[in-house]
Amino acid sequence: MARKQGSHADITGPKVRAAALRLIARHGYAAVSMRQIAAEVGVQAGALYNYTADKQTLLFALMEEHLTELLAAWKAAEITGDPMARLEAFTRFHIRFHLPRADQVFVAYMELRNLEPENFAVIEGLRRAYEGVLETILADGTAAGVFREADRRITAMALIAMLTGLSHWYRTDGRLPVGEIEEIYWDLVRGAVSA
Amino acid sequence: MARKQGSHADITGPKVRAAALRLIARHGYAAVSMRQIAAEVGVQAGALYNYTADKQTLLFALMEEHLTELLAAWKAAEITGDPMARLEAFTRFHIRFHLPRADQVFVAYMELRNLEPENFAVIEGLRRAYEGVLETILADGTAAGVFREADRRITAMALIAMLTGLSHWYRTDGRLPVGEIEEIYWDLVRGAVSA
DNA sequence: TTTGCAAATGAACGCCCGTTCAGTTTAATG
DNA sequence: CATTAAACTGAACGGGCGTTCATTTGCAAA
Repeated sequence: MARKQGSHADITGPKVRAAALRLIARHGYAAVSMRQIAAEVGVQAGALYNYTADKQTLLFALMEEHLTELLAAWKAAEITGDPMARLEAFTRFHIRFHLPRADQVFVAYMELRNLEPENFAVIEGLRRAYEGVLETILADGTAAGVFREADRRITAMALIAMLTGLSHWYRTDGRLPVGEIEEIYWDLVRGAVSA
Repeated sequence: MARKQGSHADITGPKVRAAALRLIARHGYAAVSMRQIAAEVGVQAGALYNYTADKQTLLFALMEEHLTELLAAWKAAEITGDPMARLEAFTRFHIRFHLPRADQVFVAYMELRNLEPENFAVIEGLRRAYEGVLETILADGTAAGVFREADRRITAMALIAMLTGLSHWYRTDGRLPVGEIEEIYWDLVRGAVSA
């Protein structure tokens, strides 16, 4: 009974990615089978191959989409100003972008080792680009004398680890609303780098 | 040809855990088979069951050993003094303990979702205990007025995420020696919380 | 030298895996 | 209404999985 009512590619395609994201975030890429994903969508396993070449490509698509959206969102934000203002904007942007995307963050960080080399290289490149955004802000701030002298690369990695770690444990129904979380993290970031 | 020369339980047991740790850190629990672990050790898969009840117990043992050692090492360090000194000691201790244990850190953080509920609860408890160490230091420092007023739990999680993130990317053959890394991170931590 | 037993083998168990594909169903096109 | 092609089914493929266990091996104790 193929082609049920309202069951077109335009709908099934996103449903496949959504189901894969949910399941992989919860159980891990290797632990999730194509049959489980198909069941979540409501089709047979074979139907998935209308929407992805194979399981690996599905994982890659999830990660690439997440990082591409991240970079596009940053670009769209058009952040300008002095380094301190840009660092604050970056901090708040990072939190606001990542907090509602816990599954994506989980997958993008935990499943790197399950990417085949060529796919890994692409994802790594996108991540580096995002890290570069922060590194540039830090460099400008150090040059302007508002940030302490410190290794840029390490500082950027440390700050991103701190900010992203939030997504690993924050629950939207937690005791603190996002706004307050943002303040706390901005205080930490500012203190960490201020001259 | 069982019982080859020099192939006793005292030797094979640790070899099984070492092989499992290496492989799971690189490929993930679900992606590593008992046969692969056995091959790394140089035995058949069945022989592994002389050293672990099952695959799940093997994973749990790796994580529990890591966290127990961590807590024991902290206790053995017998850190005392004012809150600022204790925070510095904690920061340096954390880095020195975790950096040479990249595989353990990876497994302990990435494979939580593959633990069965009872095992998860135990590991979670050990992690909470370690986080509690930092939370206490932060509370004392805030009370003493040397640290800014800030949510203790969130600050602790943020700092630990920052410090542990280091283990995810630092390579012992990197451009900076551990000593310098320690300084950089201590600067970041101190700045983040100082009043 | 014999014996006991820890240690490991290797085959077997049922099960699930990713992927393919011929065939079936259905909505849209002319 | 007939035709086309997209969407999906369901069975099959070879292979790997975790785990069990009767059997074999070889060291150490008697």
